[in-house]
Amino acid sequence: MPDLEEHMEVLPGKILIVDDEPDIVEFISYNLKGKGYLISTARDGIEAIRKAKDFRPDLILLDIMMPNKDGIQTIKELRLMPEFEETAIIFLTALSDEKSEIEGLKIGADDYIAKPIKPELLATRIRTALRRFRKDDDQDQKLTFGELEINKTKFTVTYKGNEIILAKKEFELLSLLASKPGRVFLRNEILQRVWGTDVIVGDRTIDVHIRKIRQKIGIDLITTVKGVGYKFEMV
Amino acid sequence: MPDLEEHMEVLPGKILIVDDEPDIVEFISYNLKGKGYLISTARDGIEAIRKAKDFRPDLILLDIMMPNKDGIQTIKELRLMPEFEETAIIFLTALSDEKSEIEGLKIGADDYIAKPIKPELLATRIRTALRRFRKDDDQDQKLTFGELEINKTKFTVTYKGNEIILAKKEFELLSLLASKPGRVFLRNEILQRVWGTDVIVGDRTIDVHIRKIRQKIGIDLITTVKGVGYKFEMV
DNA sequence: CTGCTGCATTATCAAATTGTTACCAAAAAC
DNA sequence: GTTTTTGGTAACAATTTGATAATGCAGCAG
Repeated sequence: MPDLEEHMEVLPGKILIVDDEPDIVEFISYNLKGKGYLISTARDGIEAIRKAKDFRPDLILLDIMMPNKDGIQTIKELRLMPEFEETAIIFLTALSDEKSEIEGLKIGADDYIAKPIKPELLATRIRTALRRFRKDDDQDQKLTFGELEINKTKFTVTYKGNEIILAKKEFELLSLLASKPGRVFLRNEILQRVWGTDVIVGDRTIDVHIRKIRQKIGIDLITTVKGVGYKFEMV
Repeated sequence: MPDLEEHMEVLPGKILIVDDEPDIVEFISYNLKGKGYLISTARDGIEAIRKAKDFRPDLILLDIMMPNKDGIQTIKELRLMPEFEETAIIFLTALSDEKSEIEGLKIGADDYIAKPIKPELLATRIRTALRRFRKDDDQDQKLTFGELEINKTKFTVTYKGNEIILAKKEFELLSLLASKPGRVFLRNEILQRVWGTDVIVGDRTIDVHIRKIRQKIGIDLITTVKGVGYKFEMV
């Protein structure tokens, strides 16, 4: 298995794993412990609620099919309690279990993962779920790259302490590219995500905006991938 | 209808709709845009392949009966190209069209939906299909061989830590060969999978690209099998 | 209402890069 | 030794992007 440790940011979290199959619990538990999470486990819905109360997990991995109290019922009860209103819950489901999935989302699961479980996928989803709940705190949402800061709340960009005034489209474009540094965004995708799906604009529009951004910031943070798109990259 | 909107933004996806009837395209398109998907459309198989190449959809809704190039033929060609090996494809079929359905599934469709299309059913199937193929949006898609790394998300190749800039075709060609290390790709096959079936290029074109790749990387990762084709191999 | 002002878009052309072909030499196959 | 196939090189064609300026438009002050 590839070693992904280096990518782990330091945001540990407490995770409660609920499944009636000991093998699965053990498997997931082993995997997540290795990534620095604190783990607690439960066999069924009743135990899950009891443990959740004093473990206070940040996230719960919840099997749907369980004895005693199934996942659907469990999540309903959890969501009723204020202390679990903001707890991330991810369902574990068998592939065929489509009806339950929909039911689960309606009720308040944040995501679900199909069995058999792939560790990498699991890790990614967990990170995503945890992150989603953390950033609710109404602080400024900002992206920082060394000397560059993009503040999405204030709508400003500063580079080496100087504030740079970007027009709306320029700002949105830069924000998009910077949201996934290194990743190449296809021109087409940029169009849809910045301009919207219904707007039709000419070919050169993106270029011109890119050029203005480059010019205003001064250094080239945006790399052209000819025939493909653009990507944001600190040098 | 239950309101699931809040969950949709978390699972964005790019969908290509292919049908020769504008009304159907419009109808589906309208429905899916409302759910937060990015949409592109095509009228026939040829356009579909072209658009797919630069839109890189996560899922393709493909009508079977179309002028120019029908759905069966289209899916065959798409599945040949490495970048669409893992793309979800759902057939749109007329109710009576049972033979095509079976054919389609055999060839590599993931699901099919009978016309007339019911939005709710469509939405559910799409979610299911996307989930099955869902790539880690946070994790780069990459191929690694010792000191060589091909990063499809960033569109970069690094060898011993140095970034090597490959042009689009070079990158695609290398990606194809590297997707199955050791396996020999026939020249013909390479043409079809990198250039597509409709493009006609001369005999020497492949050679030249191979040569450029070898030159840029520095060492010979690509082995010539004379009279047959090429294969990728770490020494 | 009129005339600013700044932004978004388009048009146009130049420049750079990429993709393809032609041609011949070298290598391998027969 | 002859034929076939591929490599090397350079030229050419095609595509893509950059630069610049101009247009149109919305908001706004007077």
